[in-house]
Amino acid sequence: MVTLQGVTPVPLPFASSTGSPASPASGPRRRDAAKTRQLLLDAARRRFAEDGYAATTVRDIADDAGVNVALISRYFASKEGLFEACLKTAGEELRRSTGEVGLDGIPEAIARHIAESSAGSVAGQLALLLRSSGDERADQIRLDMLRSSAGRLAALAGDGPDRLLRAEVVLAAAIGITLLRTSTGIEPLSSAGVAELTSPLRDLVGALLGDGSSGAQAGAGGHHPE
Amino acid sequence: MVTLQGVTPVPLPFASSTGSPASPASGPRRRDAAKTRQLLLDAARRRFAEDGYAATTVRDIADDAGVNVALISRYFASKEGLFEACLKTAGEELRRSTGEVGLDGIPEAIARHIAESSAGSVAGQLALLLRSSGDERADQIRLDMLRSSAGRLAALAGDGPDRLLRAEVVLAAAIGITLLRTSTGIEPLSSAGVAELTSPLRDLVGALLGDGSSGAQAGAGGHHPE
DNA sequence: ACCTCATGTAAACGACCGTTGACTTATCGG
DNA sequence: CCGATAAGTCAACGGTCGTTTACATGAGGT
Repeated sequence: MVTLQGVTPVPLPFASSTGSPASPASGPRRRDAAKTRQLLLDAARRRFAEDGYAATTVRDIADDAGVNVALISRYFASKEGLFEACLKTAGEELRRSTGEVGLDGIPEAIARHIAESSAGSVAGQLALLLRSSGDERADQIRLDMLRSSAGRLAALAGDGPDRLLRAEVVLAAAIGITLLRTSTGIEPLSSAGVAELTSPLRDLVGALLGDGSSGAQAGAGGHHPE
Repeated sequence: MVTLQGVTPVPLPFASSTGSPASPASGPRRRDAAKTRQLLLDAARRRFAEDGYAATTVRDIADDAGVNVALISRYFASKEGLFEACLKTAGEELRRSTGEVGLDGIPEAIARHIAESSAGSVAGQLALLLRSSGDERADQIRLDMLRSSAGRLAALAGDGPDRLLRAEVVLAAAIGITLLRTSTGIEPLSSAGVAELTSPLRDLVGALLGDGSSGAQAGAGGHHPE
């Protein structure tokens, strides 16, 4: 057996090391509660987003993560606790990725989110927003996330007394597209890439939130800053 | 309230039982397989649309319908069979209600569907489109319904090579709004009536499917990229 | 009336679910 | 090196699920 030494000199309670490479050739996995926690979170978020809360079993999640089922109860107290943790981390990522762009960048940011949520492995934050667990706390977290996202969208739209309603329609469209892609596979929507999605989304956002001055033209919006 | 009458999916032994259709104080209910079937279908469609397939139990449906659980297996063979039957009837209603309007009428038709699906008791056809059961046949029915709806929408939009994609985006928006309303209750979207919904939907449909002449009066440049 | 069968009822079955407790094993401070 | 403790494993538990089976009963044809 090969044992690596000199790693993790300080025992961190939990360092969300999402950025760390997958390290597929780790072989005999060392005992690492933080890593196990993260593996469970990633697997759970994907399952919950794709199949919904009720259709997902804790054994599914544990198998995907490659850990024992009982560890879900240990680290997250319950399936509901795991779902709440998923919502929180998804909310953070969502806020981080959409908090820096202006109205002109929104369409492409949404398109990128949608496209990556299908192709990528994690993502699916948007789909999570529509997945209900029946738990009161989880539903409250979910509603807070939705309100926050809608509020930020509405803040970018200048005029109109119903700009919050319109922002929620934009949000609903984004979520609807994501769910339609992940759970039905209808074409050509499901295979559309960022470029193909950006065009209709630009029209959609422009028509709902644009005040006419922001101009729906962009084209050279440039690359997303990551 | 819902008027369930004139349903004859199976050869009725006697059609004269409609003399007193749904009198609530009818006391001992007469044995009527057709009526029982319809009660189950209505209850199931509502439950499936609101809570999703996996979160709905056959005992829930049977209790809502006021009939015995075993009758689900008798009349629909299984929970999956009941779900498929729900999809079929929902598809018929959806087609009937949107098959007579032109592009100009689409926004209000969608708004009406959405608003009634929240206030009314049945409806929810749109939400059903996003509920997956994991069953192959059901998913196929669902996909066919989606394709048909998207195709009819796209046929109303004249130009553009991506008009099918744009039609699917409109469909996704409508479904997303419905689910956001029924499963999160976010405001002001959830309480918006037909009138309030029609306005943003007109902009949305106009921007995605309109060719510029359909009266996109949003003030913003209604010109579409060519 | 009586037989027959469709309709509805009640109870149970096997399977799977989320969760728990006792047990094993690796890791580390002393 | 050696207990102490965290990290992980295993098997089982009560409960609920969808479904089936056996039974009761209303209703129409002859």
